[in-house]
Amino acid sequence: MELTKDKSRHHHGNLHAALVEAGIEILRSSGLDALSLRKCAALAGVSHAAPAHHFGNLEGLKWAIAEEAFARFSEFMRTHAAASDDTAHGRLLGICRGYLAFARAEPALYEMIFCLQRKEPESKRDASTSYSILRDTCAPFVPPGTDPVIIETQVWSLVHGFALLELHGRLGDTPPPDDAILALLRHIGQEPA
Amino acid sequence: MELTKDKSRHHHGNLHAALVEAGIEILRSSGLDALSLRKCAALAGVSHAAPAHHFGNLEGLKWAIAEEAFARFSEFMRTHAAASDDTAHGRLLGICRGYLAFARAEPALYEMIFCLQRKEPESKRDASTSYSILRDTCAPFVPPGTDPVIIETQVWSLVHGFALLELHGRLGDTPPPDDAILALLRHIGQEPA
DNA sequence: ATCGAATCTTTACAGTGTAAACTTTACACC
DNA sequence: GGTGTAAAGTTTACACTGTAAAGATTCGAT
Repeated sequence: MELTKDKSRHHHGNLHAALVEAGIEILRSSGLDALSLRKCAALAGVSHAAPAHHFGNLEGLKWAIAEEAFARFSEFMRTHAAASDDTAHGRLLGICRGYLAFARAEPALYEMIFCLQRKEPESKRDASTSYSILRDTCAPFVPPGTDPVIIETQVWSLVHGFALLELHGRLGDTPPPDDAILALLRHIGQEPA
Repeated sequence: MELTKDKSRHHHGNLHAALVEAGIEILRSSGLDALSLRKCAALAGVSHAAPAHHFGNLEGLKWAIAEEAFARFSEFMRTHAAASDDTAHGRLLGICRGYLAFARAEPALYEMIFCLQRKEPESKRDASTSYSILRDTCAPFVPPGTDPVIIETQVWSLVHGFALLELHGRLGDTPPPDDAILALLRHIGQEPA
């Protein structure tokens, strides 16, 4: 993937991908606040107004970056799930560990992805592949006749909250280990007594 | 609380509080992205560079706003806790409902508070009164001889994640009801079988 | 009353997003 | 092969941001 274009040519050829790549690079090296249209443009070797033709505005670029980041995120979760016990609970813990590992490995990407405010009502969480992973992994724990979204949201909320609290420094220097927090999922889906 | 100062006088008299109040006002009406030093200064009837003398930079102002917001947040939780069953579980559900209610009532304040990145290592979560509420309410569920932080972090992560997912539109148009998510806390602190 | 410190204003500068007009290139069509 | 049209990038411009520096004003203690 070439970041900077050949200055002799007026057209870049693959500016969309190059700008997304530049954005990810900036996020990694300098964090979310440092991400700007102009820096991405500069890193791609293009004028500062060029991104507007591809993404409209900054939020458009962010969503484009998020799309790419989501793909890597899903892959991350899948890999970690495969490294766990091949039981329903093992897989559940696996994707949760993968979720948390991604948040630590790519904090800026993670924040980028999940702190983007959805505007379009066509959010359809079900469509994304990362949500499919969650859905499939949670399926064995869904009590018959109940909405699977409940279990899914419980799991997602727990790991998402934990990841963000740690990321934002709210858990002090030594946060509890992942498995201690994930232990709350031991009784997931269990009927009320 | 007077927001705009008497222009005849050079000194404001209570600029610190006025700027915090202005910030909260802007957060409420226009959201987190709209918060700026210059707008706060304008709303307080003061030159745009005045805030620097009180808060240093934008992050300083944000932390000052957060301090005030935390106070209201604690009060919110306490009120909701009082409206619940006077049992350990009732109180736990109460503060969780209060937590979520605050996030919905004051979304910008909530995001402001919890998405501020802590820089100083002297974070000491234990010091804040809102964390004390959490700690006290969780105490009955802490298994003897274990670190209370684990239970506290489980509860906090769950509600925090749920609040943010909903706030950021990740749960679609009809998120699950609070109590369905909080049902995960039914077996909180229960020893592993 | 005066001196120093706190408070606020003015001025200035670099960086940001974004809109508009313009230039260059690619591509389909005759 | 020209040609016209749309796409892709550039240039210019503007309003807004944070922040630093220097000057003006006021407060307060001595």
